[in-house]
Amino acid sequence: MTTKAERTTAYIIETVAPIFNKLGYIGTSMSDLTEATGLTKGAIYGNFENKEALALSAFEFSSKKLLAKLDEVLSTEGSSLDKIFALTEFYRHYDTFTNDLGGCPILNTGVDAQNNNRLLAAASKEAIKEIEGRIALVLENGTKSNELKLPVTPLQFAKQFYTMIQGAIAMSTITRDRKYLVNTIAYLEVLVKKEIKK
Amino acid sequence: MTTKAERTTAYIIETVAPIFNKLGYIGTSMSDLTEATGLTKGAIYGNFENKEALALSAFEFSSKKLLAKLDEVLSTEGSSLDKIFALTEFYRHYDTFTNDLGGCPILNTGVDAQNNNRLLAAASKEAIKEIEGRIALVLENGTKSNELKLPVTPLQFAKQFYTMIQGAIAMSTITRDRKYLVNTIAYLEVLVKKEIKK
DNA sequence: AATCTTAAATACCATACAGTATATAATTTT
DNA sequence: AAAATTATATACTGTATGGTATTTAAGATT
Repeated sequence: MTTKAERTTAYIIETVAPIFNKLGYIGTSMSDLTEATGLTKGAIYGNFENKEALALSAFEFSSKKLLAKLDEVLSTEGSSLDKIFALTEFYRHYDTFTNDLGGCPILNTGVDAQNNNRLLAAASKEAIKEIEGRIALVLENGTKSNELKLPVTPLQFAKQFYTMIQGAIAMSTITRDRKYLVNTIAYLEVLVKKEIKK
Repeated sequence: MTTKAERTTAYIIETVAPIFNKLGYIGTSMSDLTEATGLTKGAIYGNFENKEALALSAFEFSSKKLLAKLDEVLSTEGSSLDKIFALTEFYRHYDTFTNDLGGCPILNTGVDAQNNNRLLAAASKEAIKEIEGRIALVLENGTKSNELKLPVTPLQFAKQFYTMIQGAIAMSTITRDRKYLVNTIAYLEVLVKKEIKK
């Protein structure tokens, strides 16, 4: 069974995560958090050492949620190509998925924390590495099973692939126009069919 | 001749722009600005109505600098293809160009201001539109002169093109690894040669 | 050079900030 | 159920925040 404190800690993290993601580390005040959680500073500081530790836990929560979803998507039954298309399908609607998270945690935290918080900046960098690794693994398996033929190494292709997706995420975030997402994914799907399908 | 006030106003803007770009709108404090400029709050508030107006002027300064550079790059003598390659060459070293600006103003401000400042968010959105328009114009001329053959409209291609670049900027910003920039540009150049060169 | 005008420095607001010591309330454990 | 423990609320730090009224200094005009 979970103790009371563990439950409050979890409750705080999940409530606070989208706020940090939206407003940024410095842009989020403790009063934003007490207001959102309905708890007092005493409660929050009883569960977290300071604002930074809380922000870090919140980011880890969001990025883990994203990674878990990616694992789910990439564990789609079928060929490597099926998995890749499950991935593009996921990212086509990434905006709705990240709505609950307060936007894309990688992009928001990665950019926001860049010059404001070392730990958060490092964490978002690490999250990117994880995602690239997941994609690369699928590509690698596809190559080994003679299903795919890549022009570069799996990791390199994964990086290029994810860079394009992140571009679409950035553009649709900034302009608030999901067409960037839709069109980029459409382009990526054509690319996959043309370039790596054996 | 320029008056004293005009010169200080200009001095404040150019000094302050990279700071806002790095630290974000909320992350930048007035004391950051007095420290950097060597001026007092009295001087700054004498030249700008408030923090928001100053941040907006600072962003306009940075984005204009970027747009002016793009105009310069795209006015390269030669064919439309020459101009496009001048553009890719510029973005290959975009990180050094934006170093003085405190990073990519479009990405930084666009993401930072998204949930913190309406005016800045609108301004970065507008800047994207401007850039896309500039690229589209070159593509359009290339099509009209029968030099290029696009699979989609010039604006649509420009949007896709810039989305990929912005992805590379985002990734290299977050990971502090310029390889994303270099590799994406290399990929784009291949793409241009294959897809739109008639 | 003296006067007028403008610009910048100083000193000050009220408020919001992250964080803490202590008191009170709610859980666990016995 | 009582005692011991733990978790949350309250009340309070000191400092930093954006912004302003006023004083001083610098420029421009005659």
